[in-house]
Amino acid sequence: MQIHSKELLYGLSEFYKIFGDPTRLRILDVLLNKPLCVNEISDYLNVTQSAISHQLKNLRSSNLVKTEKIGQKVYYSISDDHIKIILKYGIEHISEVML
Amino acid sequence: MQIHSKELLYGLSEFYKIFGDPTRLRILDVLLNKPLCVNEISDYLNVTQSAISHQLKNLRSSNLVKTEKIGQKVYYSISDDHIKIILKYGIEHISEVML
DNA sequence: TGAATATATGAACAATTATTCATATAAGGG
DNA sequence: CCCTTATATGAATAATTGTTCATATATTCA
Repeated sequence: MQIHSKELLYGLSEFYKIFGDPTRLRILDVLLNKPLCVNEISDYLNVTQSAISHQLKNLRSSNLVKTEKIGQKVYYSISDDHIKIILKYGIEHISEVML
Repeated sequence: MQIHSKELLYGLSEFYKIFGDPTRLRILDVLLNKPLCVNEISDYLNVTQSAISHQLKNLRSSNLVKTEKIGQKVYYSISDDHIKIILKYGIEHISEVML
């Protein structure tokens, strides 16, 4: 398991960067429970619809979340288990460090 | 497994941010093989000693790497398995996305 | 002690980025 | 068809960050 190409290196870097923002982490956190549409996320987190939408775009273009359109609503959810595992171990790591 | 406090949220955010830079990822990558001192890393990666030292400081203050001083050299290594797992799944995720 | 080696640090600059505000697009319901 | 709801987007601003350059600190050895 090694970073063997420039493409992988820059892809990885962009990928992890997406986890490095509190608003995006909060979005991922609420999506761990169940898929939600933009307005629901905005309401839950008390962050403007625009800010959420901008961040969802980032999350989506790095494949951390995926979408499903139902009627006029767009439901967002965590795209796969890699994301959940990375969150899990990050939380574990920080929880230990914080002790 | 949930982000239950502000402290955890900001800690996590800072933590993941550290993975989000190509130079730091390259450092972590070479440290996956074996502990190295600053100059060795600088030589392997062909990056100035100053840049490496600055980045090692970031890696260290977020507990991604730990140090051991031997003589006048300071050996850096990956601090624990959480870091390795997060790298592993990140690489897997990106490798899949890149196909 | 003095020179050489190893590492850290501080200031400065360029580049990136998160949010806000205003507005655009798009789809349903009446 | 209009009106409402849901979402996306673009520009602008403020804040953060990575590297460079110069220099400081610390340790070993002759």
